[in-house]
Amino acid sequence: MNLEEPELGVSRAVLLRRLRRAGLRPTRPRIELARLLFGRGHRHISVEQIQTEAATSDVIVSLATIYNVVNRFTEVGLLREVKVDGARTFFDTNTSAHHHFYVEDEERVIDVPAEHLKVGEAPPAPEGYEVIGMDVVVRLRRVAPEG
Amino acid sequence: MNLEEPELGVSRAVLLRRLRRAGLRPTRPRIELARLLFGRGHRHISVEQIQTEAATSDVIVSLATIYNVVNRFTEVGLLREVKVDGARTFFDTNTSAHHHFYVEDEERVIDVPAEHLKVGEAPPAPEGYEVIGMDVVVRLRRVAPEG
DNA sequence: ATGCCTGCAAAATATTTGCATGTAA
DNA sequence: TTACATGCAAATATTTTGCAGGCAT
Repeated sequence: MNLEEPELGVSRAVLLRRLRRAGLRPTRPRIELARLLFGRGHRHISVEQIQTEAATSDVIVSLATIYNVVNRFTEVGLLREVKVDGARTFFDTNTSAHHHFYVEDEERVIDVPAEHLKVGEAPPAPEGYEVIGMDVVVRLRRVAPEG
Repeated sequence: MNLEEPELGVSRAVLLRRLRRAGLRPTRPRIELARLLFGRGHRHISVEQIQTEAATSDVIVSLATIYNVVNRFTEVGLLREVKVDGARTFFDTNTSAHHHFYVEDEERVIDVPAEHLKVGEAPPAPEGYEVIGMDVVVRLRRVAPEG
């Protein structure tokens, strides 16, 4: 029935290995959420969206568990947290260094294409501090909607 | 008693003018909060901090009003919202284009010094969108605390 | 006078936590 | 078997909202 879903069929074994390599016990919720998250290329997703997708895909997990899982995944480097908004948090399955567009009215995150990644390096940290990361979020608005 | 507070003495008239120019009615809460926010140079401050300072300075305002005021100030360009954290929101009294350091463990925001502001321009927006702003937040950690 | 503003409490939202139960190693 | 994970509900935290009364123009 899901023949048109390219990578959702990542084998269970692959997911198990990936979780184990990250030092995580491959439990049912983790495996099923990993399939949702990593089964179809890079994604930007909120907990709310994960919850909806899980429900749609007959993946039974509590909200608290989704939070536990994505937070754990983030700790071990399987996900990257993207802070774009005071409210909702997004998680990015692409953990490599790159920047983001954020479409305000759609609450949607998009990657800045690699060609434009030249957005400089982090400025030198003040004395006594070290840089642990840089978040660049370019906020977008849909242009003049005909109205 | 407060002889060592350089600009806190911004005259009420100046504050009134500033609010009026921004199209805001100069009410007591707005005037008093404006004095806290703009009376001593550039600041990065959270609502919680404003609340504390207000209490300390005998400025009586409800929490809801603080939110109303900073949100209104932000709308009219008197403040700039800085989104550094999924949780708390910070407001910057320096509304010109510049970037920020965020010290994670201290929940503190610092300006990136002007010399290092070369952190590039925003990448071109995708078709159909326009750039409305760019937030660059460099996350810092205090370096190896002797322990 | 009129409309915008304030204060309070309650609501809405997002995320975390405590604890009993379940399960991977 | 033992430590770690899950599920549920309640707790926490932040911000917004509804509404009655107040104040600037």
